[in-house]
Formats: sequence, C-alpha cells, structure tokens
Amino acid sequence: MAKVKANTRSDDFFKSVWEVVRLIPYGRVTSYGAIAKCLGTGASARTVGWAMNASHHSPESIPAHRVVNRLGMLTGKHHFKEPDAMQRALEKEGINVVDDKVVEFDRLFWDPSKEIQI
DNA sequence: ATGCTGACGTCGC
DNA sequence: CGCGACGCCAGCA
Repeated sequence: MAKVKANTRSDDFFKSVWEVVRLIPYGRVTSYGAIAKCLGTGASARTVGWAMNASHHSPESIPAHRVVNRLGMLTGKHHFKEPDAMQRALEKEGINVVDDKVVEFDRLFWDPSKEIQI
C-alpha cells in the first residue's frame, strides 16, 4: 500500500521525456542525451530511447522522428511504423536527411535545457 | 525472481 | 588514433 513511491518516479521519467519531445519546435531536432541530461540523468540516455518506444503506447502524439542520436543519425527509424516514416517526416519539415543522417544537425539541434530552464 | 536486451553516451585502454 | 566496456532505466523471457 505504501509502496507507490517507486511507481510514481518511473512514470514521471517517461512523462517528462514525452513532454520535452513535444516541446521540440517545427523543423528542429534533438538528441537522446540532451533530453536525458535535461531531466538530470545524463547517463540514462538509453532510457530516453526506451521512452520513445513507449510513446507508441502513449495516447499523446510524440514526434519521435525529431529525436536522433548525438551523431544526428536516425537510429530509431527502424522502430517506426515504416522505416521511411522518420526520414520522410524530417524532410517534410525541411530537414534534409542523407545516408540516415541529419544534414546541418549541429545547426538544427535544439537544446531542451536551454528552453525549459528547470 | 533473475537476467538480458535495447532507438545512447562517456570514459578508458 | 581505434575499439571496447560500462552505466543508466524499463520491459520482457
């Protein structure tokens, strides 16, 4: 009965990730590590990616296609409904993707901690 | 219940 | 300079 504490924490982590991802402006991209670090767990970048996977199970629309690894590579494209959906969504927003990598990633990179300012 | 894997990132050798 | 291993959290076998 009094063990609801751990349950709240894990749920909050996923929820925070989705919230940050939803805050990504149109035509911008970010990295898993940036989100993880923004949440205070820079070493848990892996879990951020897992949160993206859970985004499919979430009733909210999470633009996971705007989240790529630190190299700007579309590592998660294979997890989408269609492998081309991710690259297609990015190109639709004006982001050029070549060889599964975001062009000008450094310029399109959006820092969550810079906007959220916890 | 325990262990492994997984859409990453950083450090070490 | 190149490659490997570890750490983190959660879901699944």
